[in-house]
Formats: sequence, C-alpha cells, structure tokens
Amino acid sequence: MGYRENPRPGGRSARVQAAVHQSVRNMLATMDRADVTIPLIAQRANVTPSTIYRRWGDLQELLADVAAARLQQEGEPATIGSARQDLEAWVEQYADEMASGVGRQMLRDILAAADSANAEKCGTYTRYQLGVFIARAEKCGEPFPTLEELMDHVISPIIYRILFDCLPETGYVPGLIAKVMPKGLPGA
Amino acid sequence: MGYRENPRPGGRSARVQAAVHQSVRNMLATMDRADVTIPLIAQRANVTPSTIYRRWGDLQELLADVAAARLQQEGEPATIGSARQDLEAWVEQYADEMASGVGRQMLRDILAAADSANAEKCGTYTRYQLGVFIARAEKCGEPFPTLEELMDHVISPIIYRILFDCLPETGYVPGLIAKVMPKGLPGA
DNA sequence: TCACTAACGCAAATTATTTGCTTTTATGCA
DNA sequence: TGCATAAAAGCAAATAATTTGCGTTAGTGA
Repeated sequence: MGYRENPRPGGRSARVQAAVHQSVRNMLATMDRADVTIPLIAQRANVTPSTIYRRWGDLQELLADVAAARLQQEGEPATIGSARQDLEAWVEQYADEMASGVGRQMLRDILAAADSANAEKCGTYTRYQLGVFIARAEKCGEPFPTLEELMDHVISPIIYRILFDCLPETGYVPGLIAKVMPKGLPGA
Repeated sequence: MGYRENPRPGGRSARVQAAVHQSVRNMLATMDRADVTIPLIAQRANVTPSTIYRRWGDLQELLADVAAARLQQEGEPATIGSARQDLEAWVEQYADEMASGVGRQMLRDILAAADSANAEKCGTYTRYQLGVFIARAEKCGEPFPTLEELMDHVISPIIYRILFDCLPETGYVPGLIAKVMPKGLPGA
C-alpha cells in the first residue's frame, strides 16, 4: 500500500478505504472472481481507478488487504466451559470458516500478494487468539499445550489441508487437539 | 490451462510449452518478478502473446504451471542409512528448498492460481516421496510414522511457517520428526 | 500421401494500467 | 476562526496488456 498509515493533512484515506473495501466485499459475494477488476471496483466505490492503483498497487494487494481485514473481525473466543472445550469449539469454527469457499479464497488472496505483510498479520492474529486460551488455562491451573504446539500441530495441518486441497474429514479437529494435550488427565 | 493434455492433430504444444517454460524460468532467475509479463515472456520464447493467453489463461496460471513442474524435478530420496535417517535428510533438504527465495515464490505462485490443480499435484508429489520411506521402513521392519502423521505433523508445520513468515530455526526439522516417531526404540 | 483438426500467428478491438498535472480537503498553527 | 500546507484524490492522455476473429501451419491417423 503506497500511502501512509496515519492520516495527515489532506488525508481522505479513511473514507476512500472504507468505500473500496466495501465495494470489494460486495463484488466478491455476488459475482465471479474473474470479473472483479479495479476499474469496476472503482466505479462502484465512486472513486477513480488511479486512486486505487496509487494506493494499493494492484488487484492482488487490494484483495489481500481486504481479506486480512476480514480475518481480524472474527469474534473473540467464547467462554463456555474449560479452556480445552472452548479451544476445541474455536478451532472447529476456525477450520470451518477457512475451509469454506470464501475462507479459502481469502487465504489464497493473502498468500498471492507480493507483499507478505498481510500473511504475517494473519499468523499474528491467530497466535493472539490462541494466546487467550493459554492464558485462561494457566490462570485456572488447567494443563494446556504451548503456543508453538498449537500452531505447529493444530493450525498448520488444518491450513495445509485447505490450501493443498485434501480436505479434512469430520472429527479431524478433535483428534489434532487430543494429540497435543498434555497427558495426565483424560478426555474433556 | 486451456488446451488438451495429450497431443492431437495439429499440436505443436510440446515445443511451445518447453520454450515458454524455459523463458519463464530464465526471467524469474534474472529479473524482478514485477517485470515478468506475458508479452515479454512470449517475445523471448518466440511465440505470440495470444498463444500464451489461450493456453494458460493468465500469468498466474502460467507461473503456477512452471512452479509445479519444477517441484516434480526434485531428486529421488537417497538411501544412505536407516529409513529414519534418510527421511530426516530428505525433509531437511525439502525445508531448505521451500524456505529459499525461489521455493517460497513457487509455493505462492502455485497457491495464487485460480485453478487448484497444481496445488493438489504438489501435495500428491510430497506424499509420494514420503511413501517411499514408509515402504522401505516397512520392508525392514523399522517402526515408522504413518503418511498422515508425516503430512500433518512434519510437512504442514514447515509449509505453514514458510508461507506465513515465521521462519523455523535450525534444529526444527529433527524435532518435528522425533515427535511423530513411534515410541519403543530410542534415537536414530 | 492425404484429410483432418488442434494449436499457432497476426492484427484489430477492447480493456487495464501508468503518469503528469490540477484540484480537493483534513490538519496544525496563528 | 481562518490560513498555509501537503497528502490524497480527480482527470485525461499515453501506454501496455488482454481478448478475439480469422487465416495458416503442422502433427496424427487412415
């Protein structure tokens, strides 16, 4: 993205960004992805194409930016039962969202961009979410996997399968989690 | 890719494909990726741009095709020591190649393409390679992880880290392998 | 060798991207 | 509040990429 992060004199950036993002989301939801072009996005967002080109560079960067923004809006994890139960529910939902058509496409958009900043953001955000569970487990004295274990052995396999098209069967997520849980106390 | 797989009357496809692939590889090796365009590739391969457009559709598909072809040229695994030792050596090399600049870019090219056929191929090929080790271990009665375990807990974490930019430190690969090795006999 | 047809080349038409210049507008300061 | 400032947006011309229709070429099978 070519422009500065925080608004300065003359910055109408926030308004324009919102309009463009919205326009992209609408178009991705309603039409074939191959027909989503910058001139069309611009027209629907009531801006000029050159504004988009100067700000985002190309379509891939823009799509990556929109996708990353969406991922960050996923809800905070719920607090229903034990940290393990809540983790299981959260990961299950995470896997479903990522494996869905739009989720998959978001992942690909993020990875396709030349700038890897959004990919990093994506991983950072996931780690943050998992950190919430870990902190809660620690507070309760509940045995729990480390962040690295969760990233390497729960999140990674899920994402790999989604990206490389070997979709996980049902019951896959609980199996992964059971595998990284520290031994000592049984079941949920 | 728009054309048929096996040559039919009128097909000069093999020659053209070789020239185009070569041209792409040369360009990726020598110039900035942003300057790699279809008209330029066509010129260096001595074909018309429309030939490339009709055959591959767009630049992303072409890059994905070239990347997938490269991945398949990785050498057969060596037979030096035990299946575990050889697996370790192979995975270490696999991780290095994928984490390198070109390897990373190949992965992204493959995932960026609208058509996921190349992504599937990529996974299939990795599984095939791992299958070689498994078969050898089985023949020798050496305890060994299953294919699923290797994909989920060795390959997936490596690829995830490469794609999402949290690069593995040295000693990472042996740790992953140790983790999936069946218990019962120690070390290598 | 010949007929057949998939794949290629060519060029015109369309569409996307880049760029120089002008205009707008949020901000900080007087 | 109003003015000076500069970042971001608009506009339009120039350039570059993509699509497409149609004629040509060259493997293949009979």
